[in-house]
Amino acid sequence: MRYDFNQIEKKWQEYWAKNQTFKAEDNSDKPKYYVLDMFPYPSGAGLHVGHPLGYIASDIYARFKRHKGFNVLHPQGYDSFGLPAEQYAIQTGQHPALTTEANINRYREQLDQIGFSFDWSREVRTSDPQYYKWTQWIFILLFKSWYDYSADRARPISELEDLFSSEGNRDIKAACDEDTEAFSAADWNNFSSEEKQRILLKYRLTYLAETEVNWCPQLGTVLANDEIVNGVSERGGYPVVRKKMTQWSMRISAYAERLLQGLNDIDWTESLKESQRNWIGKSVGALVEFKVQGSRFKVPVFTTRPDTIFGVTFMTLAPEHDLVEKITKPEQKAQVEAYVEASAKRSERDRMADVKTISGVFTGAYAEHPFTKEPVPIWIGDYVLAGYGTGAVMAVPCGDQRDYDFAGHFDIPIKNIFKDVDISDEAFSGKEGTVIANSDFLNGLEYKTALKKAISELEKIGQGKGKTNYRLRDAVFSRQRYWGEPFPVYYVNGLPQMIEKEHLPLRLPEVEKYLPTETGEPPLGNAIEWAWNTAKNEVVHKDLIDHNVVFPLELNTMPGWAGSSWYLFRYMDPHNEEEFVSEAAQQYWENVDLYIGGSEHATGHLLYSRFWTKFLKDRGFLTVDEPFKKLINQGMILGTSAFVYRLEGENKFVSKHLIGDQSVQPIHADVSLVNASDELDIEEFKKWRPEFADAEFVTEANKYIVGREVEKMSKSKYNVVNPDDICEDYGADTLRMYEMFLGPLEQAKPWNTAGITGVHNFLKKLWKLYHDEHNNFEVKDGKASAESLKTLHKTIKKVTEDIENFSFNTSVSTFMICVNELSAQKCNFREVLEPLVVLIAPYAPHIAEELWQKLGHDTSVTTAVYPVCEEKHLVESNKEYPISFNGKMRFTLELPLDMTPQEIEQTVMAHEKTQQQLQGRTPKKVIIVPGKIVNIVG
RNA sequence: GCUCGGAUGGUGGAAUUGGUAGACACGUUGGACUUAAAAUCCAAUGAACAGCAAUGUUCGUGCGGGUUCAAGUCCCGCUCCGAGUACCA
Repeated sequence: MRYDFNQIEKKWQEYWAKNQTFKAEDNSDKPKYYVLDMFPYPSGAGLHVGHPLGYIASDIYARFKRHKGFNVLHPQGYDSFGLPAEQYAIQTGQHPALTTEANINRYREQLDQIGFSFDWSREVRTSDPQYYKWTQWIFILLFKSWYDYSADRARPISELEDLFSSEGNRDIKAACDEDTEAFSAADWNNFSSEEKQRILLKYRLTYLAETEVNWCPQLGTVLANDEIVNGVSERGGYPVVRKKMTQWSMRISAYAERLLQGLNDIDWTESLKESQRNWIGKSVGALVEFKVQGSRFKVPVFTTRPDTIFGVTFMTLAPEHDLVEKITKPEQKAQVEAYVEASAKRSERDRMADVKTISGVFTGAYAEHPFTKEPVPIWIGDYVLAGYGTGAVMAVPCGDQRDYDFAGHFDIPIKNIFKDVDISDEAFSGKEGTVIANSDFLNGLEYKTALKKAISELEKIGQGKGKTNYRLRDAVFSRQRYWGEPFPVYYVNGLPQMIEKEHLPLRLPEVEKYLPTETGEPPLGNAIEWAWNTAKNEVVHKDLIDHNVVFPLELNTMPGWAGSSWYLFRYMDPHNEEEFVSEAAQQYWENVDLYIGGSEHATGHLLYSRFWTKFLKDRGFLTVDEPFKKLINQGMILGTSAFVYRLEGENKFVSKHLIGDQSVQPIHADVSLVNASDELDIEEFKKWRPEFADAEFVTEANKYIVGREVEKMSKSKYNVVNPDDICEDYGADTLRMYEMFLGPLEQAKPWNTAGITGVHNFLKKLWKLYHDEHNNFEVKDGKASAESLKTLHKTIKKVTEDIENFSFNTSVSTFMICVNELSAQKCNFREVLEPLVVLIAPYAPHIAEELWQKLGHDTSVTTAVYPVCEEKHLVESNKEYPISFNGKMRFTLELPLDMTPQEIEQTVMAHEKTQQQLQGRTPKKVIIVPGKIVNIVG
């Protein structure tokens, strides 16, 4: 029987499904291991060869761990809420649930075909009410929590209410809105219920707040920064304006410090941790208050360099700053208003991208320097961001290049406060060793001392204090979309109320149109059955809203990251109807041991899920502080696009090498129409698109040669390679090994099917090892040669090391070498071939199962014990020493390993080739590293 | 700009603590089998030069320096490419 991969693979995929081979046990004496892939969004395009790369790697690792005696949890599911399905619904009217279902089925088919060892009994979908019930529950828990900085953890909001009624809020160190006003216990107790609710909202970990958003009136929706190109929407090209909207936000900033510190304890790549550190953006400095002259206003600013306070020559406020309109002098008013309006039209990204243009307007107002009492002109400028710090800066042009440029542009004086530093060309931003001058009580002090002194002096006069600032902003949690989790929220007098846990899930209502309503409300505004009856605790018709018993429900939905921030825990206990995960299940599985996915989630998903994990732990629902212990980013697989060249203005295509200096237009051709030698299938190409049916072709040697270019794999570039075809032609085992063979997991690499035959041939050779020339299975009992045992054991050693280092590409090579050697040795002893099956099973599970069965086993190879390398088979008595002269290898010499350096030197020096090389010279020095090298110098 | 990666034959890529650069595979070339093709098997294959040949010499890991008996690997200074991030006070 020849290697019939199609039949073998189908057989074992059915076997695994039927026997639930990969079902993880909930109660086990074995140690646990949790391997997870990043949550896939089931897109309509299906899988291309780039998607499974990480899945194959994690699958190999999961299978390896099973062989090593672990109880492995390796689940899969779908992040099934999302925009594309909604977009499709808007265009076609097809319910997103139907589209999503169809896409999931297609994904599942493709995944099954590759032979992954997923425990499908634990599958979850974020759009399933039984799943999002718990997403809603977590949202409610966040609403009912506040962050206590003294205890450094989240606590129930009821405890905060108790504190308020006994001591007010003055001494409570809590994460809250900037504008929270102080009150006493007596005040609190006198507040109305509504007043209390409003105050509590400033403390809750999820809260309603006015947020500036990119509003696109035509699309009726808010756009993310990257959905805006050149100030207009990417889709449709409609204008976008900055607008304030009331939205749900997550108080992730409360966790900034813990999210930063937690990075030290997890095994992620340095680059990924670095992006999170940058994103959190901690800076230590001071908050300084400047009084506005002739008014009661104060301008607080954040600075990392309070030591340069005597270098302040002006201040700059963000155009959106609240004080702008209050302090602007009448004579400047027109100019300021025009500037504010102009910058409101520019998107945040535009403003930030345009670094070169310096713009700003003087307000006419002056602040007073806290120490010198000198007047400091107040400007506004859009290089100051409203969202960072206090939205205002004290400008020190001698020490900050942006301030320097601004001062230069508007002829504002620049005061040098650095000793022996020339600032005539540019600002000086050095810190260490800098000595301050021209600065009253800071004169002669070095940076660090000056910094402390400045802060303590500011504290003395009550105009400043040390402060740590974070760039990390609270995350907006509302989306004006249909296809997402509904908020379990209704409104009484405009104040949000939570639906009780026992009435969850609050199901997504049916709507007729998936677009925003005519009045600009989110799509849920189209729902008719969308009001909450507080007596019956159920959703009712919205005409019944009486603001007495029946209240309006929230119209926004949750963002994509809601469901994916906690899904790893649901897999531990996916069918639990009482809890999002049981205590026992979570304590057993803890968290994810190995997480594999793309680096595009560096600051989104990976930060949010760390936040939710820490929060759930604070509230006693988890025992772990971090969701993912070890994380690996797989590199992107790129496509190799093919180009045909059409003569300008003609329907005539010229083969690549015949273009010369003719003017041609390169057009993407579908890569499936091109063979491995870059030759185009002209007939198929003509059929591919009607406009090419009558095209003419200028060929070279009767062939049309296409041009090639490596680009991102995408439908529009016609360079997508589908795993289904590969599985059909070569088998899943070949696909799995080839994807690993392409190169290091973490590196981006172009997909090129050319090399796949090498891997396929390898599997055929492997098959042959177990069969005689007539393809009859033949494996002998008895003693294998020492040589074969050595081949086996060095393979065990290398492959084990490779898996542990996630260096899967080199283990494929190692298998090839092993099979080449065993074939040459004509080895077909069970003693060698049986362990080899187990060794290769994680990589090529189907062929391994088949061979394992043929070897006489009646259970799956999945849990067969992984072979252990016995060093005794690897002991060498000789070493082929490279003999170098002045560092250049000239010949090799086989010598016993137990030879002393002296003996080696004698033998080498006596060798005729040595004498030939030396040509009578006497070497100055002979370097001998036993077991490694001999180098003769001179 | 900043941060993090990367650069090795015609191609994808190997090379453990500095110790035989180019493993393995693709491709190419030649050969065997075949009426022929496919499949399969065998051999050669970094470049240049010399030689009928075995072989030998020189050059070679983005560029320029350095350390060392010895550098793809370590140090200093650049160039280019990729990813992330962006006026963060």
